[in-house]
Amino acid sequence: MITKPTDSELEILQVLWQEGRCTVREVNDQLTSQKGEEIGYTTTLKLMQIMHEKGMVERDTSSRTHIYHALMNPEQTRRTILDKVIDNVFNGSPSQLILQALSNKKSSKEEIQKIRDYLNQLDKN
Amino acid sequence: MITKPTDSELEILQVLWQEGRCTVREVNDQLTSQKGEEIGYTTTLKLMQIMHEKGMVERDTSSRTHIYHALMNPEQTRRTILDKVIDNVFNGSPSQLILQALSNKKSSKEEIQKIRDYLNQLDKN
DNA sequence: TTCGTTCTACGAAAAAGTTCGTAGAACGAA
DNA sequence: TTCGTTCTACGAACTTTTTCGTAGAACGAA
Repeated sequence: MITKPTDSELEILQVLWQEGRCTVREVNDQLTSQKGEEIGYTTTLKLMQIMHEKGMVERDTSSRTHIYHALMNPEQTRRTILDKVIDNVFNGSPSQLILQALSNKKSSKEEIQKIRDYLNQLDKN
Repeated sequence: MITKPTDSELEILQVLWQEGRCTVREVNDQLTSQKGEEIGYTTTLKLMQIMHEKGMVERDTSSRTHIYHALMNPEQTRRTILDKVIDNVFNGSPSQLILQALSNKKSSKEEIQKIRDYLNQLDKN
């Protein structure tokens, strides 16, 4: 069962992927500071409870303050989302997306080198 | 005001970008054949009417069958969506997205060459 | 022990997005 | 002209997603 996370769920997953194990409070604080606006604590709590129902996260309830961690794998989730964007927005052409991404934001020299390395490796096959 | 299109709206925009000028019927036919399942004609009609209200499309109502075309620019829309994906899913790192995209689907030789050309051009600056 | 704070659970309202039925006008072939 | 088809407009039901209020248990400092 691979459910596609909603936008809000994705924001929470991001935090969990980055931090590893978090309380609701920690996630809420991070979201709040990210967005620069106060988010109701129970809003985040509810979302994380729903994510638990859906099997996206696991939690340790042994102490009063529950501790959550992501069950969804970031690579796979990213891949799924990216495939969808490629299909929906870039007419199924990954290179169109890549060219767009290159022109959008500056990548560092090392990052560009990584990309070039990858391309070279592709050529050998 | 640049509103982010919903998933359904994006599907319709895709058709309009590709075809240029379309009737509701044409869009509906294309969506139906794309998805392989019947979509109610009035569903598509309603969506396109809403898009018109939002200013995403314009329409020629001079004859009974209205003819629609997109007002949103595909490049800009793609850029906006991509930025969001990069921020939300790839921790703001475009190259991470690019590497992922490269490994997801096969790109043709010419496409890869285009990407390499672009990288070379970046180097010169 | 008492009181203010922090936590979870739960329900439900609010908001956003999607789908469709119905009505009436316009059309065109018989 | 008549009848079946196709079109738009509109409203409403429905689904999904998001937000938050309230209640009650647990906690900890005074």
